Amino acid sequence: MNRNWVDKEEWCPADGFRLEAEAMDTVVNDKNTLVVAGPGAGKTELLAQRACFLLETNTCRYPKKILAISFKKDAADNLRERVELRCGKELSLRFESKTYDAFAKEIVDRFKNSLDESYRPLNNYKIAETKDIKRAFEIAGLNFGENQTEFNRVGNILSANILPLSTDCIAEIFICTWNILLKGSRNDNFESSLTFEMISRLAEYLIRTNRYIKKAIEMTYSHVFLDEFQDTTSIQYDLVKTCFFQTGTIITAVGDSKQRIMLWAGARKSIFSDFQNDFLSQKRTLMMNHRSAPRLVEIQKAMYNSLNEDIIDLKTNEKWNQEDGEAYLRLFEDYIKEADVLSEEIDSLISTGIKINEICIIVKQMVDVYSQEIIDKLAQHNIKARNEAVYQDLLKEDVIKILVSLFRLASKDGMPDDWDYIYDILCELDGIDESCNPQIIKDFIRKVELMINDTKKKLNITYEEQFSDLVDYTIKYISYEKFASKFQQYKSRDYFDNLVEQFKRLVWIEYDETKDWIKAIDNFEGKNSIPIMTIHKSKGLEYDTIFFVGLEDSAFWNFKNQPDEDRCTFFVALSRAKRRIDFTFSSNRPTQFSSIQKHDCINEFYELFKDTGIVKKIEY
DNA sequence: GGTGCGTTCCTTTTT
DNA sequence: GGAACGCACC
Repeated sequence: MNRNWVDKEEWCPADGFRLEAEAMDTVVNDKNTLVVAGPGAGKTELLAQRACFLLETNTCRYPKKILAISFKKDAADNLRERVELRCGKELSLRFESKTYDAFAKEIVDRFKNSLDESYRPLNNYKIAETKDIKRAFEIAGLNFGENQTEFNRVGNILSANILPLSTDCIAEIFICTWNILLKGSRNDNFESSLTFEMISRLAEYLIRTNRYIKKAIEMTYSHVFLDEFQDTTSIQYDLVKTCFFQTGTIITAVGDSKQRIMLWAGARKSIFSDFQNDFLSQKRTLMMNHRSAPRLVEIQKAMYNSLNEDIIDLKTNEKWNQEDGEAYLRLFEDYIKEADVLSEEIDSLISTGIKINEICIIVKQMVDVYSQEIIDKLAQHNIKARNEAVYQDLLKEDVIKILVSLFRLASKDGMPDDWDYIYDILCELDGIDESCNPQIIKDFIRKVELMINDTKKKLNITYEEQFSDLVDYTIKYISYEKFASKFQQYKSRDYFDNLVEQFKRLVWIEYDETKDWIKAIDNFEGKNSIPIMTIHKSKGLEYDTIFFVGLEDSAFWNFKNQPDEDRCTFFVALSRAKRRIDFTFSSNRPTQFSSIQKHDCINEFYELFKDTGIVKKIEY
């Protein structure tokens, strides 16, 4: 490799970023590290800068690589893009950013022939859905009927143990079910189907029992990043530990115990201390909150005590004045009045120049119940607001990203980002790279341009069916088979077709309303609407102003059972806001629970507001 | 048709 | 946690 590496002492953060001392030390040091970083501390940026340091100084020695593992696909994509932006395409080829499930599945798919026959899945195994697991249990002789709770309980046991399974640690029925899922059952017309948990267990087993594979992984990755570490499950931790325990690979784990809101979904409670003990890691605490205004940070700090967290002297970004930050608690008699007031507040925010997608409405649960009236009232002010969940899921899909970019290219000239993206992805799908004959590349570009031009000509549309045909034409041009071979998940034609159908339907709604393709695509992407989502979906995001609707007992129905986790959940909502946050309570709300609301159980949040003296209480 | 009992719903990601 | 629903029973 012909390249001048940067001297370690001379390296400085890319793009003029200034890092606080603890962050800078984390970026350049060579020890296993647990980074405790609160909201807005710049976790992604820290990891991106560390990747740049390791690659640019050749500390991650060529041709070794960095492995970054996240939970969600968009988080993994985001980090990869950030690193590419900071240190360029060439170096970032040695930065692999992927999800736990992708990492595990790649190992299983690549090495499954090394598994013992008894644990080797069939070549054409599929990803098991809930009904497949139920069916497998049935074939093994256990029937749940409609009892969901019992199924959840039993289903969790299925992958609770490391392989190989024996009757010493697990009942016979589970071993039998594993076998049915691994091998399918011809008599029962049941295909080989694996859950992601099973795939992780298989990957871990492969690495633990095959020293060549273990060595290969160890040799490939000199450095590993673990994102959102507080949410790591035991299955995921077992995999990481088997790969890198007592090896030369250096791990940087980044997380925040104050944002631990996935315990109910199986996150491992002792993960921070386990990691520190197993990997003899040092611990670093970041002191910056770049996101929130000083007065909002004061409220966040006031929660540290109830979150069992040491008070630290948090620093805010210098772009803020000390008196910046607003917080309101609005108490209503009924939800109609609440919707009136909120829509007027939002209207006046927008008229002061706050961008519409810098405002977010957050609820604890059941987006539609808590937000329908507000959506209707906002519509009367000509402001769009929408349940973001379905769009979040769609927009992270590669086929949707491709369609969005293609239609934007067809509707408007001079969209270089879209062109770069489409060119890269279509090259990949067509197996074209720089090593190809220049004429082939030239022809390829010409062909793509022709297709886009062709689409452009066909955009003059009156009926939904014409749009549907046009989308089909685009998919056909690329070819479904190419999608399916590049993206595993599209091997299920139903899944793929369903995504395309949703794209057609939702984009058409927008076009029908605006008669403008650019606006329709922008609207589809959410550039002109207020997103509404649950706290869990909002994790990792930030907005100028947050409206938290429904600070009520029935939204926190599980508070008595899991007060610590719900405090964290509240903290996550609170810490999404950059400049302003409004909480609302309504005595009257049409939920499936009680229609008369109280806040007795979560009074500590109301006390907290009072104690800080920052939150302005308004009764209507 | 009243009663009592049990169940359901409510926060999630991943190829 | 707590309303709402289905069901068996008298």
